[in-house]
Amino acid sequence: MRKAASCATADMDKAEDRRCVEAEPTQARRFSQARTARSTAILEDYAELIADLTREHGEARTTDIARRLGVTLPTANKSLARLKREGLVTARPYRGVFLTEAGMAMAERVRARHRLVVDVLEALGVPTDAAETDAEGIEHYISEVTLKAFKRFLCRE
Amino acid sequence: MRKAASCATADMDKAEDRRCVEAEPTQARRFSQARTARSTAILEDYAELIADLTREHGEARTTDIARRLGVTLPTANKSLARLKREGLVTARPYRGVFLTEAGMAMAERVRARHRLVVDVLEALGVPTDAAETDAEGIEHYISEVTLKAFKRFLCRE
DNA sequence: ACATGAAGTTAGCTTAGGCTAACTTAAATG
DNA sequence: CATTTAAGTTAGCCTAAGCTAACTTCATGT
Ligand SMILES: [Mn+2]
Ligand SMILES: [Mn+2]
Ligand SMILES: [Mn+2]
Ligand SMILES: [Mn+2]
Repeated sequence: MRKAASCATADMDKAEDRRCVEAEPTQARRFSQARTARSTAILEDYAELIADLTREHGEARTTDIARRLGVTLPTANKSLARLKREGLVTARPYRGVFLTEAGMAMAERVRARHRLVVDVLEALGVPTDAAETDAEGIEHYISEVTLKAFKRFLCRE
Repeated sequence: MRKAASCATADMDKAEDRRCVEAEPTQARRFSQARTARSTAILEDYAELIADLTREHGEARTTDIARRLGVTLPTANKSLARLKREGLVTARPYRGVFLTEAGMAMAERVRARHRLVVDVLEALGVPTDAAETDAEGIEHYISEVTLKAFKRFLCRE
């Protein structure tokens, strides 16, 4: 067996030891939360994109979704199957894809976060294109608290 | 076949049509970049964590890595296999895990970004715990340009 | 009306990252 | 030194998300 592997190697005091032991579950919770966010990121991107396409073209076709995402048609098709399964969209074969109530709600939330993240990045001096690109990843990891802070920051600035 | 699916549905002018057609590859590139970042996010977390553990305990054991990440031992083991394969770590069986030069370089980069993201979030009014949690996801999607902007922002603030 | 080509679907492969169960190895402790 | 227990490994399962190839269905233009 191995030497209890807390923080202390030899000369560290109990206080630091306790601090490290406390840190473990905290950090685990943070990583775990990031993993959860990662697992819904794609759903969010699809929901947002379907809303955009519907707004722009009056409908969201699988081909257009795939082209905008930069993936192949079968990939989009399979991901859309997941969105259906999770009750975010409906689709009649060979017709467009439609957001359900839940899907629209998600799209709205995501769209708002997307805009907010881009605005904050730009306010911080990030050029538009980089802001849009980075926001595409960042947007999925913004908690409510952070969202609020972003809003306050943009107001008072 | 279907009606060319650009932007224009009927009454939109050529200008808007062109704008949308241009938007497609741009947006595809953005999504694609986010996918790339997503695929290295885990490598980055492992590298950063191994560096932290080594600093704190003098070594990074697989068990400690797993516990801190909140995953099972076999999961950490398998992910570490990927890090080995990609030349980021070495490991002698039943001994600790060690960062290679490349691994240390990655850990340094990631650590710097992590701190910077947390600092920016806090400067924006996000409470510490939320800042740490959100940063754990956000950090993997920060481009060089954004990094620079963050640094400038923190300086002049 | 029908030929053709785009859109959509299906099947099947790959990699990644989770998990449990079962086993092996190493190390502390009686 | 033998036992016990923690650490590590291996095998095997699952889901998600990417791909290509091959097939089917639509719808348009001649
Ligand atoms: Mn996104
Ligand atoms: Mn977005
Ligand atoms: Mn992270
Ligand atoms: Mn980190």
